[in-house]
Amino acid sequence: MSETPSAGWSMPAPPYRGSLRLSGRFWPTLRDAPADAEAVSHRLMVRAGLVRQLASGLYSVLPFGLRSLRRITAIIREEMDAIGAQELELPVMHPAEIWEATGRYGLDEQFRLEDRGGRRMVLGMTHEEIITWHAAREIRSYRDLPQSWYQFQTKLRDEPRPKSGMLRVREFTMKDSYSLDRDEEGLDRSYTAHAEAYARIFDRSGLRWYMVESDVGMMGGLGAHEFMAPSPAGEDTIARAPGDGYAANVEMAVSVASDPEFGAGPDAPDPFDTPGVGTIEELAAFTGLAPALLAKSVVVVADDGPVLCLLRGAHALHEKKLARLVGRHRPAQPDEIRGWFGAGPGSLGPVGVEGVRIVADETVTRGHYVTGANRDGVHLRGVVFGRDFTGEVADIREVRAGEGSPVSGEPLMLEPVIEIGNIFKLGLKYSEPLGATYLDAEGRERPVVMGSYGIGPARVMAAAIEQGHDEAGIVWPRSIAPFDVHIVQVGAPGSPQAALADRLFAELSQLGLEVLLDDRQDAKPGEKFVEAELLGCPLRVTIGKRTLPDGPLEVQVRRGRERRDVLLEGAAEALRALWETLP
RNA sequence: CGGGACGUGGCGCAGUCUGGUAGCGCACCGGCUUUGGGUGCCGGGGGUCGCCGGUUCGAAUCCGGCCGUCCCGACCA
Repeated sequence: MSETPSAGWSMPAPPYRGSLRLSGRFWPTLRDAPADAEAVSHRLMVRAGLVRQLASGLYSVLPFGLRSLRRITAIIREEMDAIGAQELELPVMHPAEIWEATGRYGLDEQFRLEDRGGRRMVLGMTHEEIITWHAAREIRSYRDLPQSWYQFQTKLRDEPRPKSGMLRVREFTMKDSYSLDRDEEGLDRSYTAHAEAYARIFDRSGLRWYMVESDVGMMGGLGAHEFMAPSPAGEDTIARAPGDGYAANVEMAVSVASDPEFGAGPDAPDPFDTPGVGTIEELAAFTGLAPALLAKSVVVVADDGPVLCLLRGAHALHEKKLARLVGRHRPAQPDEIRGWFGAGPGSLGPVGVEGVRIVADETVTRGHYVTGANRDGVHLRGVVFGRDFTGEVADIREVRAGEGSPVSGEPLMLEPVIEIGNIFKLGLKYSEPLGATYLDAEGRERPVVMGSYGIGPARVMAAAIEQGHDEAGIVWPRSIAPFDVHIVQVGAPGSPQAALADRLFAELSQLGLEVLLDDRQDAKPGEKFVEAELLGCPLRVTIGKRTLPDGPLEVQVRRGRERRDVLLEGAAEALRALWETLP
C-alpha cells in the first residue's frame, strides 16, 4: 500500500487507527437481497455486507457489521463502567445441576447436551444461575455489597421460530449485568442506576425508544421494565398515552374500559334457543346486542386443570396476564370441553359449572350478560356475577387502542416495538435456591437481593437500521456507523485526485474520525456511489477531476442525501465540524 | 405446535402444468476500452436442478419419503 506524500505536509504513519482503504478488503455487497430476507434491516444488513446467514436464526457478522457492533458495545461498556459495574466473563456451557436448583432445567428454549462422560450440560440462555453460583461462594459480608457485574456473552436459545433476520435468533451476544444488594432499597438503587445507564446508552446509539412496564416472564421476580424501539418490524406491542407518559407492554397494560350502559335485566338467568350460533359475532347478530353486552367463555387447560375465562365479547383474552394467575396453560380441545361442560364450544357459560376454575375479567362483574347455557344451541340472558355464578376476578383482557390510560384516561395508542433491552428486579428468586447469602451487621445470615439487566447489541443495530433507512440503503446514526466518513475516490492511482484523497484520508483520521477510502480501481464510479449509500455512513466525500484544482469538495450528508460544498482549504476541519452536527 | 410457500451456478430468476438430460441477468475469469451514479465491447469458466427412493427407454419436470429456508397463526369456540 503506497502513500503519496505531498510537499510540506507530514504524513502520519499508516494505518490510521479505525480508518481503512477499501482496495483488497473483504466487503461483499449484493445488488439483490436473498429471497428469504423480508425484514428491512435483514435485507439491508445482508446487501450492505454486514452479515451473512449460516442457518435459521444463526448469523455470521462480517467485518463492516462488526465495526458497528463494536461501537455499540463500546457505548454500553462506557455506561456500565460509569455506574460502577465491573466486566467479567462467564462460560457458555454449564452443568445441568445449577439449572435444576432453580427449576429452570428443561425449559423448551434450552439447548441441552452431554459431555463424553455422560454429564448433562446446558448451553446458557442467560446467566442468572451462574452469577448467583459465584456470588454464593464469594460474597460473605454485608461489606461485600453492593456489587454490579456484567459481561458480553453468547446466549443460545432454541427459539420456536427465529425470524426477521437479526431480530429473533438462536445465538446472539448479550450484554447482561447482575446487581447484588443487601436489601430491596439497595436493589432499587441498582435498578435505577441501570435504567439511567440504559437511557444514556440508547440515546447515544441514536435510537428512538421507550421504557415500558413489562412482564417478568421466565426471569421471575418483583418487577421489570423493557426498553423498546418503535418499528413496524417489532414483535412486541406497547400501549402508551403520550400526554400523561403512561407506557406499558400490552402484556401488562391496563386500561379504563368504557363500559356500555346496561338496561334492566331479568331476575334470573333466562334460557333461549340459539340454533347454530357458535361465535360472538353470530350471537350478536342473533340477539341484536353489542358484543360488549355478551360474555364469552374461553377454556384453557392449566397444569392443575381446566379454567373457564369469562370476558366481554368485544375483548380478547391476554395469555400472559392469565399465565400470571394460572401458570402454564394451553387451549382446551373440543372433546375435553364437552366432557367438562356437557356442551361444545359455542354454548359455554359459567352458570352451574362444577369442578372448573372460573376467572372473570373485572369488566364482567357489573351488569348482566348473555352467556352460553352449557347446552348446545341454548344461551342464557341476564347472567349476573355474584348472583348466578362466582369466580376469581382479575384483569385478563388485552388492552385495545382507544381505551383510557390508567393515569389520565387519555386514549391509548398501540405501537409495534423491538425489544432492545430489559431490566428485572429478581429479588431472592435465584439467591435463595442457590444459597447466595451474606452476614449482616448483626451477624444474621440474609439472602442477597438481585437484579438482572440485558441489552442485545445486534438488536440495537437492527433497530437502528429499521428506524434509519431510505430507498438507497442504511442511514446510520453517526455514533454507531461502521465509518464516520466514506471517501469515494474517482481517478486512477497516481493521479492528483488520488493524492488529494490520500491526504484527506490522513487528515480526517488525524482528527479522530474513522474513514473509509474507496480507492478501488476495479469498481466504476457509479458502483462506488451506490455502495456508499447502501452502507450509509453519515458523510460521503467525492474526490475526482471536478474537485481539482481548487475544489470545492463535494460532500453528501447521507441522511436526506443533501449535497454540500466544502472549501478545499481546511476541508478536514470543516468536515469534522459538519459531522459533529449530525444526529 | 397448526397452516402456507419456496428449494435450479455466488445473488436474483425462467424452465416443472404439457418428461427428451439446463437457460437468462448480475457477479466471476481473460482481453480491449473506460474512469462522476451499479447499464462499453469481445471471449470464457462454473450447476450430480436440496437429498433418498420409485415410475419410465428417458426425470429439474410425474409419485412417495426426508431435509432445509421463509412467512402467517398459535387468544377470540
